[in-house]
Amino acid sequence: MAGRQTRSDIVKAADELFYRRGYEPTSFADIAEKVNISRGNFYHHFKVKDEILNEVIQKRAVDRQAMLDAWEGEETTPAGRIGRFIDILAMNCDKIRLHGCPIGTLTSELAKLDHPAREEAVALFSLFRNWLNRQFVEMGLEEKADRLAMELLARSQGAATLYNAFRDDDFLSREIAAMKRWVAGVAATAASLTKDQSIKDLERGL
Amino acid sequence: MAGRQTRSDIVKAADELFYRRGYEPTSFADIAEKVNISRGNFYHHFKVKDEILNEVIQKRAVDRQAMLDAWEGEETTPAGRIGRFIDILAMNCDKIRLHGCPIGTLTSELAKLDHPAREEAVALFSLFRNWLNRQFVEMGLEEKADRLAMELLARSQGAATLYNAFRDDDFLSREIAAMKRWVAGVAATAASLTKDQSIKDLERGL
DNA sequence: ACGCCAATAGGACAATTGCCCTAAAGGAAA
DNA sequence: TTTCCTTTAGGGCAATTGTCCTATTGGCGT
Repeated sequence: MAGRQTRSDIVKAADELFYRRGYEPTSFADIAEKVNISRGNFYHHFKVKDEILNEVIQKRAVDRQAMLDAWEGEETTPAGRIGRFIDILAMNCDKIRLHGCPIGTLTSELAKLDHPAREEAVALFSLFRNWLNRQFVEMGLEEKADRLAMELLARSQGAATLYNAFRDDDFLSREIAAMKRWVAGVAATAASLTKDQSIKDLERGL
Repeated sequence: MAGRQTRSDIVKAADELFYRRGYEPTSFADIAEKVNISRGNFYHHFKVKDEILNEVIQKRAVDRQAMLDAWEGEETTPAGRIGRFIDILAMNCDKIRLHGCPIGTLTSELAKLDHPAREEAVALFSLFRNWLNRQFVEMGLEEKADRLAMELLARSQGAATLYNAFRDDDFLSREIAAMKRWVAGVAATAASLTKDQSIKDLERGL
């Protein structure tokens, strides 16, 4: 049963290496060396490279989902939860500086390779997209929620890409601050909208 | 002297392949096959792979600069010129859908590879950054110009990344429209600011 | 016509790639 | 202890990688 441990060690090491160097440039040998096992042992757990990629993507999905779930317990308002999403950029800035966004860069690479797992990688984006969507819905912005989610997702991607390129801390801080102001603004208009709606509801005798 | 032609053929083919598949996954053989020359001939023109990369980056810089210069002649206002920049997304949407932004994805890849040419790739970003900067300065927004340039650059990068992931035409259209509205807003406030300034100048007797 | 160098071809190099095989070790169930 | 299957090791496969070498061709200047 120690095999399970080895298997998850492999996935963990591959996850890190795929992030730092990219999927294609990372070889079996690189991963095996990092986990300190033989290539033969490696092959016993994963017959083809694509298998590892799928497992890595699945692991990333689980990790991200756990993070989102945790925020749900720690923050009481949708705006607060969205704030946590924006904070990812600040909390992981050292890694983003060197290797970019783990989801964005993987998706781009797989798109170029025309790799079948591309859609699974996009699903990682969808995780955040749908989660953000729900936060905006909870604000009372059902009809705009998905568009707002995509807008914020895009902005954070842009910030990550340019921070990775220019490595300018001031730029990143400004983008984070701007996104937070944007969320506050959205939340404020949402609040006034629902207030208007409840007034209208009252007038209509609901 | 036909060698010059061959050399530029190589660079052109490499440019395309580096964009479509990425730098690392593209081999000498791939390029040579595309240009229809032997590996020996290839080696005569480029001793190491990095050399081609540098030349490709330089070619991209020249191409982009030519494009920017052309806009300068075709559009009379800074806002109009910035509009042309935003239009890149619409004009190249088929390629972006499949391979992302040529500059953003190359920069990300080279960052992961810790490649010395990374900074040259970032210079491609700087080309646009400085050009946008100049447009905003021309609007009369000297002090904010670089920040506005970075903001727009980031937004277009985010749009490209998410369009490449989700391939949602509506999203791209919305982002383009939003960016254009944003530019119009910036231009409007700039105009009112300079008006205020000229009034103040008048009052001060300038 | 001759000489010279750029241009091209094609083969070969060691190293590395993803992948596969066989054999030994380990550990739980009988 | 014996049995059996999982886990591990390590060698080896053909194919591909970037790089290099030598030999032939081709065109321009003299």
